[in-house]
Amino acid sequence: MPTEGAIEGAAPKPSNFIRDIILEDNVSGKYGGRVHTRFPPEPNGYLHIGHAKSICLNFGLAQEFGGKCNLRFDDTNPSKEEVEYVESIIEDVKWLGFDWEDRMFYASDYFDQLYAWAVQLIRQGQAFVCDLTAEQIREYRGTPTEPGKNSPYRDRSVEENLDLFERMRLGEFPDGSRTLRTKIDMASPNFNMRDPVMYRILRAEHHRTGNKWCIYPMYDFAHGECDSIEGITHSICTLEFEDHRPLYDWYVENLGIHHPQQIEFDRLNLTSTMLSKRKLLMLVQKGFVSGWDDPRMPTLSGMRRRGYTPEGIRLFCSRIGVSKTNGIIEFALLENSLREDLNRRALRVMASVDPIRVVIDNYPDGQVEEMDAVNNPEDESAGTRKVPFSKVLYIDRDDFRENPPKQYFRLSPGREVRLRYAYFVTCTGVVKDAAGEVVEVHCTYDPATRGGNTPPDGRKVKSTIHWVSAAHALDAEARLYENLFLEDAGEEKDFTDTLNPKSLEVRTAKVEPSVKGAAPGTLYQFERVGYFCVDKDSTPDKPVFNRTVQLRDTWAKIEKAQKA
RNA sequence: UGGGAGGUCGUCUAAUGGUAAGACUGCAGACUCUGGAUCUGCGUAUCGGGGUUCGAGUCCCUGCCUCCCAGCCA
Repeated sequence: MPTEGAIEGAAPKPSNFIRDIILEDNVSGKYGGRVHTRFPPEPNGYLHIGHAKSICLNFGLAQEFGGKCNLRFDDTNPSKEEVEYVESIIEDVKWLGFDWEDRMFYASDYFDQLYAWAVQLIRQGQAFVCDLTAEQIREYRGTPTEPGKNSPYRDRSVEENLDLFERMRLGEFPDGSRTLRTKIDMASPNFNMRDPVMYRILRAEHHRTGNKWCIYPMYDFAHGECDSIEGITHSICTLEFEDHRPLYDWYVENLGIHHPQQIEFDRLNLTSTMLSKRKLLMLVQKGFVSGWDDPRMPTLSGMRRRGYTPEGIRLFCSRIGVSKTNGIIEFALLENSLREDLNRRALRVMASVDPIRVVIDNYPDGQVEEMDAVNNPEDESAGTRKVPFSKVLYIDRDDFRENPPKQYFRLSPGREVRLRYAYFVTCTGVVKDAAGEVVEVHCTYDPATRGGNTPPDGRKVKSTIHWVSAAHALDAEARLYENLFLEDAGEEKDFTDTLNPKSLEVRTAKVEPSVKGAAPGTLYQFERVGYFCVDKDSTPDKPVFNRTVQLRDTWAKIEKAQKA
């Protein structure tokens, strides 16, 4: 498991109610001071940022208290689960920086034991085979204000139940024709206690057990039992399972087995981010995104491809805290956490994702100078590099204005700025196309300012802009991302209605030559623009960059305020 | 209108009967060869009403609001 660096160690971790519970349990000796958690994903989709919160919580708690955390696949519904998901989950949890050592399990590992326990409950007169259809079960269940009715099959003898359940397992009955139900209380105000289904008949090939079974346990009957088998002490889950806790407790109590403690916390909600596995699956299936790892997806694989770092995500998870209040975290907090990490580690490079030509008229034709540039001002050990400079350059279109607004400090006719690491240049004119669009900017440079240093006369310049030598620039594809959705969709409407048509914008960028051959996943800061990550679609001829997140842009704020 | 769980700055989290704190966001400024980073400052909160107490965000009563639950999903 990762040791949190200075970034996370700087501030003392705030406590949370789960940590408090564990602390109390350790004092009372409830589990002999043992702390054993688990992360129990269902392999029916890819992990997303919401899961990261749970992973950090479960593994983090174990780590903090010198305990263990298992990875366990909750694979009790073969109709939705696939190995592809298992593999992606393994990769994502590892990538996030956690280690379950030799403790990777599947609920399906315990199917035999679960079956035996079901038989035990039948023998104890606490479970019965029910012939009601799904619809009938629903009718018999009652409503919030009316109690349910007992199933007419509720009083079958133990022998008959044993026989029927055995024959369910043997495949003598069609799918959905019978269930094994727990005999609890049809009048309970908690629906989960109204004779809940334990097993259903379901003929589907299971990704691990194949066709060995045609009956599968329900979540409620499986989860606590799996926790129990693994010796879990604190079974941490999300708030919607609060109503299930009485049933969780009922099973382990009546089975007489180790009783882990279920604790519920608030699931992560993020502004302008959709974290429904069902809807994410739909985006993939209907082709609204290129796949589960589309950089616009809030999946861990998408975020990884986009350039998010495990450290940044872990920092975020430690900042959001854990509680039982149903809130929504501002996306800006995630971005801030990411930038904090990226700022420390990303190599700086000059590039333009919206280039415009600049000609330095008084610079000798054909001359090339190698300018020294710092790779990372936050990390001296990152060293320096040489960047070629020549007569014709590219700068960002946004760094030139023919008619500069108030407080705009960058290049404009008659104004002098610094080209980072190179020279002071003064704009002397522009060339326009037939449409009146500026296509080329002309400048003169001051040789006395080489290296970007302040000239002997001490004159200063209000702005420093970045550039790329046209003759040396690499052509690259830059993929600029915005939110996938334009607004936080209401539950009622078709969420695809609010898809953002501009969530992906592809640009041709000019990038300094030092990035040539960078491996996919390499993180850069394009100075003054944003953080970018080399995408796996890159070819030797044409690198592809994903914009991970923009830099904080004070000027954009000023300009926005001016327009308002 | 049955059951369960919650309501503290704009957002999230702390304060465990004793000065309502931190982070993010916002605004203002300093610094800067990134309008980045960094630094400084400012602002805004205990859902309402009663009560207990020297003292209440915290305890009690009461009202209001929000979320979850009627899958053979998890």
